[in-house]
Amino acid sequence: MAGIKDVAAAAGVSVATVSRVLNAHPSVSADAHARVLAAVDRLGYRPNAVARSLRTAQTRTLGLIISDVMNPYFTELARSVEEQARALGYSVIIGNADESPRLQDDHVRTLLDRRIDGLLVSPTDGGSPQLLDAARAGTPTVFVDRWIPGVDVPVVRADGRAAVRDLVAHLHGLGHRRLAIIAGPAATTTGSERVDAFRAALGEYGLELPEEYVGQGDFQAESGRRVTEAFLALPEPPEVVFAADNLMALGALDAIRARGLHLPDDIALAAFDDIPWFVHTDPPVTAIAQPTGELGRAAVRALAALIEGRPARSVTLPARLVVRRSCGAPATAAAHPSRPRPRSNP
Amino acid sequence: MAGIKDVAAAAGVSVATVSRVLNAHPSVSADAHARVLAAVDRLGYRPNAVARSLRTAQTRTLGLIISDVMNPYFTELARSVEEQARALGYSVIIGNADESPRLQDDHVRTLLDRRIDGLLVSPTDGGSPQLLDAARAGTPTVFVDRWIPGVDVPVVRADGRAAVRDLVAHLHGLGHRRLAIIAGPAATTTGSERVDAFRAALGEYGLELPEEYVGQGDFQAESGRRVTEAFLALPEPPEVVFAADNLMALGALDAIRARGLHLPDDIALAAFDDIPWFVHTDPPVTAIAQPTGELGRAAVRALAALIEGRPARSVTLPARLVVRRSCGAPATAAAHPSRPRPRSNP
DNA sequence: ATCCTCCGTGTAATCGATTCCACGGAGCCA
DNA sequence: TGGCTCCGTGGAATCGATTACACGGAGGAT
Repeated sequence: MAGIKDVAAAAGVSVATVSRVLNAHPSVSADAHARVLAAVDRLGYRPNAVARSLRTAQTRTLGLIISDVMNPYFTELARSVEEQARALGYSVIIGNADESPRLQDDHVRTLLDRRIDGLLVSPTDGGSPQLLDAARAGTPTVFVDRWIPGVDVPVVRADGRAAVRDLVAHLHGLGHRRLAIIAGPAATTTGSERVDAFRAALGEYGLELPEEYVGQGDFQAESGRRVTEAFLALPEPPEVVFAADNLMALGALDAIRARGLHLPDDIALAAFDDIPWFVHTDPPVTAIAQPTGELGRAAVRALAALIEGRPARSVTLPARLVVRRSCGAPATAAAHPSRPRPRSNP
Repeated sequence: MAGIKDVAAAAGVSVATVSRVLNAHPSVSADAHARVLAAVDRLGYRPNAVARSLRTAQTRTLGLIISDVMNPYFTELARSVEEQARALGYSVIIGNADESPRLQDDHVRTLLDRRIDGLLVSPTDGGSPQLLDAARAGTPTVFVDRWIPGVDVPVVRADGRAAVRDLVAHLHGLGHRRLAIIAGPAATTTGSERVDAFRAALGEYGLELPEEYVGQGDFQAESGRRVTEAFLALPEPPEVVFAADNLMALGALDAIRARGLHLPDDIALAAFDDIPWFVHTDPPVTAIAQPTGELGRAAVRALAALIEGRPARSVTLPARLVVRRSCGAPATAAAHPSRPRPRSNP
């Protein structure tokens, strides 16, 4: 493969001049400029990014560590991150932590070895050593979706409090009084926050969130099923199940169906994280939608700022309630102005 | 950050010796070995992969170009690829082509600039120039899921012919005679193959596949909806719609519901590509399941072989039919004793 | 005792770019 | 005309590893 030396020889200039042309350095004569370009073209020369990285100490590569790639929410996040990174001239190496702190640390280590310019993480737990070291050592880092309290790193996330309040209002308006939640792991910020928001919102209506209405899940479908089964086996089962993420909602859906129960008449279901599939289930599932794409883009922008020495601030975007039919709302209430209205015929 | 020179100084040896220890070269005395390890540990030294790559001309990085990351099938593929690559000591840079040849070429170019060791591609079209160049220039390349005819590159994919035949048998057994298909883009191998397999299978039952029962989709949900609407508007609509991928099946599902029709009584639906969600729709969707995880792993193994100079052969794995309720099978028929034989009772 | 062979080690070249510095020439001003 | 400032250019150092080659010393064979 042709190197910069070959180009220099072919153009009759030094490697320094070739490099200048390639990097748009101003002091190059028009003549030399043209000859270099011609030589580059003729040889099909492409600069070796590895060599460039060694010299400049920049790889123009971002590391993205995702808790669970198979979760559609994170898939969408990853997609928007990759897109925005590409737009800014960065490539992305993705690591799937699978909700395992060990795997997460493993990824941090290889990414650091590869001298990525920055790290984008939705941390799996509260304090995996490698990650903390990296952040403290000054590796440009941004947390997305979840974060680790006490670590001074910009956080890009959605605030679901208002949407959860809207959800509770919606449920209360429909006459529901016994509301239960399937929580995520307490070690994750999203795990605990959503329960807090839910409890606070219930409080505004003078409603309690009894212990037995808080099920402990792990953001995976199976745990949603298990918890829901337990709910249904209660002497006084809840009227509504609110799942703290989409996969657990799925498990809940299964458990409900397996019992022969019907949504929304026998029990209501709502979920945190809206995903395309919720439109296609029967009935469509009421959910709290995060601005996932914008979250990914904002995270990359913040990270790029950090990398390029500009200041980066945390970003919190509002989530919003998307009412569908799984809680018993009249179909027409689902209206969201810019979205197609679901059919109203039964 | 500490470099190899610092380690050498700290251990009182030369950089060559440090390098030998790090690379498990045999001729190092036990004493030196121990001192180097101690120094590495003390300084928290981690070798710079960029420098190493420059010297060795190996990045231990794979490029993965996916047609559409948001498609659960490809998400799962990407996940298994990343997993297997990690197991073999490779990192993966993912590029999302979004079914666009231009974007695909763009990714090929940046990946090549980064001197990735090998390329894993599910090609978006029949002949994007960069990709062909790369393959011909000797970049280790493996096609996965889709391939480009005439290019001499190992292909790892699933063969759906037998499963499609099983599906048609299943449908025929249920009394269906008017079967339609939503095809993928003809430019992709998977687009045309599935139609061919379907037509061939129909032929075995003396059934035709009339022109108006072949809808042209693009592997996206919206096209599935559009095509299905056209099917339903036909003077004699089909009794079964077979979608050539999961997203188009989703669109079909929507179109069917929008018409107020009911699965499986009014019309039957089946899909190529099984995904977790098909279990959770109502009714669960009968689908042809690819061994996606195994596909991803096999592809990485083949690519690693190519990279390491070993020969790599193409791999074709069988897909299998997973009967659920969307075509009218009794619910209990969904069980599969490893390879379910479609029921013969009507 | 002499020579040969290994073994452990260090010196220095190398990978392919970027970039500091020096240098010659042209243009400008006094 | 002499001196100064730019401008375009090239030589060479540099990034941080790997590795070919050389070398001194120990041990074995003759």
